[in-house]
Amino acid sequence: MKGIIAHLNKAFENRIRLGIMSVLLVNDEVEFNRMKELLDVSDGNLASHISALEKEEYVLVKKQFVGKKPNTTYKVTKLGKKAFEEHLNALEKLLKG
Amino acid sequence: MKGIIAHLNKAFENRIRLGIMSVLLVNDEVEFNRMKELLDVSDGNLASHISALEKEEYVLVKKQFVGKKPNTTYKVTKLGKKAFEEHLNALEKLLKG
DNA sequence: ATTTTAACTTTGTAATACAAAGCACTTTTA
DNA sequence: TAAAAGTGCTTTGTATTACAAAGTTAAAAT
Repeated sequence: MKGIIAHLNKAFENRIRLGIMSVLLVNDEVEFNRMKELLDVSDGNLASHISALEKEEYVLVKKQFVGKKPNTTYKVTKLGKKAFEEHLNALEKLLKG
Repeated sequence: MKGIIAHLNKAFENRIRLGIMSVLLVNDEVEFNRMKELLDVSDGNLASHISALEKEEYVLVKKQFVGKKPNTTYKVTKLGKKAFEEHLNALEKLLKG
């Protein structure tokens, strides 16, 4: 017997990861520091949640130099977008009874 | 600096607790076994999540006998309803950018 | 020369989630 | 009438997580 919460994706259960995905769905590319500010989390904490999403291949991490400064940006992958949308569908279905 | 996820309620982060609240928002009163079935969780696990919500005073537990059988039902409290609605508002705000 | 910025990684701790087993009691079934 | 099953937990144990804090590497700015 399949429960009504079965389609919620564990990767998006945590609110920081939920926040990351939400930001990445409406912003094509977001920098580390911008994301940190938006979510108001520590750098270590952000890095670890990003890396969890990266491991699932939901987020793509791009490292480059802008001028001489290191610069890290994040993008959602196609897979991540799909997974997140499915999660939101499941959420919606759950919430509207 | 307040983050965009700051208004999400920690009590509702877990999907089982999210499920419980969703069920209780549309069903005035729900029995233990019905809830267990709906969510497809073990009895111990359900009990522990219920007790977490009870501790926050978001859920009210009523124990009685129906005939000779023990019967436990759950109801959302006023406080729980308010808190959950605020959580959903925060979620919505987060998700629509 | 020292501090700051960037972007982590490591370490340690506390909280959580959950399965599994145990429990007290009653009712149903063989 | 003895055994099995149901109700609704509590306890125990383990594994996973979240997070803060501190450490790290390397360049940039003062």
